[in-house]
Amino acid sequence: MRPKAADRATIKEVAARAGVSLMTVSRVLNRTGYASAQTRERVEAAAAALGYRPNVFARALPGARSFLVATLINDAASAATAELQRCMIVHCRQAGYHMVVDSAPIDGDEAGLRAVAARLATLRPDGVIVCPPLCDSPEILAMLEQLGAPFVRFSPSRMGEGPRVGADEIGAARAITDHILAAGHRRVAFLGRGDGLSALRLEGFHSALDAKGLAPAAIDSAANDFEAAGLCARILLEGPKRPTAVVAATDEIALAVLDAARGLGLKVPADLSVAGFGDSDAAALSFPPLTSIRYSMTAMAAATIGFLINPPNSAHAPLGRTFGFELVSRSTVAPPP
Amino acid sequence: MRPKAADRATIKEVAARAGVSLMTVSRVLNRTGYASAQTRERVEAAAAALGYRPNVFARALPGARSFLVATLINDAASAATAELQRCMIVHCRQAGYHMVVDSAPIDGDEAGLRAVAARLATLRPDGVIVCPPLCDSPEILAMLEQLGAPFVRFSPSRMGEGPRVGADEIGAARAITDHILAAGHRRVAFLGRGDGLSALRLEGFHSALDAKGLAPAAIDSAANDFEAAGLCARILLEGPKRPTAVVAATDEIALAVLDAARGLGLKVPADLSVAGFGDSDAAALSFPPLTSIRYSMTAMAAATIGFLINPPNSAHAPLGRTFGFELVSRSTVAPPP
DNA sequence: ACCGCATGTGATAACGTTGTCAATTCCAAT
DNA sequence: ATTGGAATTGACAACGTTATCACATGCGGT
Repeated sequence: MRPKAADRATIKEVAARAGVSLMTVSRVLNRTGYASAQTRERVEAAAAALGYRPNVFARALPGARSFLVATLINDAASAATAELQRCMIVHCRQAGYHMVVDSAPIDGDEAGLRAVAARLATLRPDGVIVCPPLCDSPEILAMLEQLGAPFVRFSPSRMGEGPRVGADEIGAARAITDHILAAGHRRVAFLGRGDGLSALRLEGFHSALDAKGLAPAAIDSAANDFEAAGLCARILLEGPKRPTAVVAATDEIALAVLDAARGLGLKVPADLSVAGFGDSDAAALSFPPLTSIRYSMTAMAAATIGFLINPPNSAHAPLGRTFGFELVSRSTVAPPP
Repeated sequence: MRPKAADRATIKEVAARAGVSLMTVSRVLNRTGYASAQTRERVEAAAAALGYRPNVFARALPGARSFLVATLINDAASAATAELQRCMIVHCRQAGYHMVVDSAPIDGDEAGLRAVAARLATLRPDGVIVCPPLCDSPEILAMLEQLGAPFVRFSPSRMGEGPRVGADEIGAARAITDHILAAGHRRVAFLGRGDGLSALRLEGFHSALDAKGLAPAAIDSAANDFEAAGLCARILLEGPKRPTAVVAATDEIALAVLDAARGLGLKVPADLSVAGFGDSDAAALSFPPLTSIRYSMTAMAAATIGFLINPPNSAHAPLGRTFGFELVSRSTVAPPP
C-alpha cells in the first residue's frame, strides 16, 4: 500500500472558506467572466491559504483543453533534440501547459505506429510537436491528421502538411560555404547523410558555389553514421585532386573528417579546412575546435509552443516560421595551402 | 477555432454495441474482476470495432491512479539524462504509463521550487523520477516528501531519503584506476568537479591506490566546466613531478585534459594516459578515442520505472539498486613513458 | 416608470471512468 | 433440500472542474 498522497484542497473548500459559490472561485482563478474586486481578493486569499492546486484531470474531463503538449521523438538519440526539449519545457510551463514525451518508430512499423496513436488518443494533448526525423514521415503525419490533434513539425526538410518551425538551413549552408570560399578555397567537397536535412544543406552548398561559378570538388551522401562518415572521408581525402575544404552536413560528420585527416597525416586547418552544423558540445570540445553553425533553440522552441498554444486564427496565416543562424568561427577554417 | 478533434468512442458506446453494461466493459478491458469468456470476446470485438481508447482524465479523476510518471530534470544540459529519458519512455509505455518531463532549478530558488511543486500537485503523477543533480538537493527531496508522491532518485551521490537507482560509482572508479595501475603507472592524478558524483569516484580512486600502497600524485576538484577543467589540467601538467596518468571524473573533463596535453606538446597515450566516465558520444569521437566507463542505461531505466510502478511491498525491501559497469578500453591508456 | 445592458453571482448538469454494493445464477458440499 | 460461496453482471454514486442557464443588481437613457 503506497503512502496516501497529501490531501489537496478542492475548489469547493476554497469556496466555503471565501464564502462564495464554487463557480465564482473558478471564474476568479481562471480570470474568466466578471468578479468584483472584493470577491476576487477574498477568493485569492482563501486559495493561497489552503494551498489550492487545480486538478488537471477534472479540468480536462469536460473536454475543452487537456493542458498537455506532447513531444514526439524518435527512439534514436539526438543531442539537439534534448536541448530543444529543455527549452520547450520552459515555454510550456510559462503558458500553463505540461509536456509529455513519447517516442515513435521511424520506419513503417505498423504495430508501433498504432501504439503511438493509441497513446495519443488516450492522452488527448492540446498539441503535438513532431521532432526530426519523424516530422518527415508521411505515416506519422497521416496518423496525426487522422487523430485530429493540432501539430507542429520541428525542423522538417520538406514543406506542406501543417505548420512548421525550422531554421534557414539553405541559407546557413550557403553562409558557411561562403565563409570557406572567402578564405580562398576553390576545391570544396560536401559530405552528408541520405536524409532530408542533408539535402537542404547540400542545396545551400551548391548555391554558394554557383554564385562564384565554381563546381563542387566532390559530393558524398553516404555518411550515415560515424563509421560510414570516416570511410567516406578517407575515400575523399585519399582520392586524386584532394579537396582543400570539406563542408560536413553535421558536426558528427565533421569530427569524422577531422579523424580521417589525422589518420592521413593532414593538418587541420593548414592542409584541410572543415566545417559542420549544429554547434554541438562535441564541436567546441574537438581538436581543433570546429567551425560550425549555431541555431537559436530557445527562439525556435518558443515559436513552436506558440504555434500550438496560440494558433494563428486566420486560415491564411503563415504556415511556418523560419529562423536565422549564427556562424561560429573556431579553428578549422583557414586559407588553403 | 481549432479543428474539432475526432470523436472517440466511450465505454458507454462500447457497452451498447456489446449488449452489456458499462461496468462489464470496464472490467473486461482492465482485466479486473470476473467476466465470462463469451462476454469478454463480445466486449473486445466491440471495443476494437469502435476503436475505443480510454480517456486518461476520466480514469484518473476518481483518484486512484493518474498513469503519469514525471521526470524531473535540471535546466542544465546532460547527454546522459537525455539517453536515460529515452530508455525510460520505452519502459513507461510497456507498463501503460505516460511520461511527463519537468525541469526544476537546482539552487535554492524559492519561487522556482514552489512552481514545480504546484505543477506536480496539479499533475498528481503516480511517481517521480529525480535526475542528477536534483536528486541530491535537500529542498527538492523535502518538497517531494511533502507532496506525498512516491519518487526514485536516479544516480544520487548520497544514501538515504527513499529508493535509489544508480551505478557502482566507487567500484567503477576503482576499476578504471586499477586498469591504469596495471599498465604500470605510479604517479596518477584525479581531476573532478565539486559535486557528489566526483566525490564518489574520488573515493574509488583512493581505494585503488591504497590497495597498492600508493599515494595520489594530485587531486583537484575545481574542474566545474570545460574551461575550468582545462585550467586545472594545465596547472597539473605544468607542475613539478607531472603525473603520468589522469583519472578524470567525467568524459568532458577528460577531453579538457586531452586538449591541455596537446597544448603542451604531450602525446597521449605515449606521454600521458587519460580516462573518463560515462562513455559519452564525445568519448568515442575524440582523438585519441577515450578510455571510459560505460553504464547500462537501459537496465537502470527499467529498474527506475519498476520501483515506481511495482513498488517493493515490504517495509524492509531494499531501498535501492546498484548496477554494474563496463570498462571501455580505447586508446588513451598505455604504459607510462 | 420603463427598458436595455453591463456587471456580478449561484444552481445544476455534464464530462468518462471506476469503486461499491447489490442481485442473480450456478455448483459443490453438507 | 439447504447452505455457502464463487462466478457473473448491473445500478448508482462518486471524482473536481467547467459550461450553461438563470437570476439579481445598478445605472443611464428614453
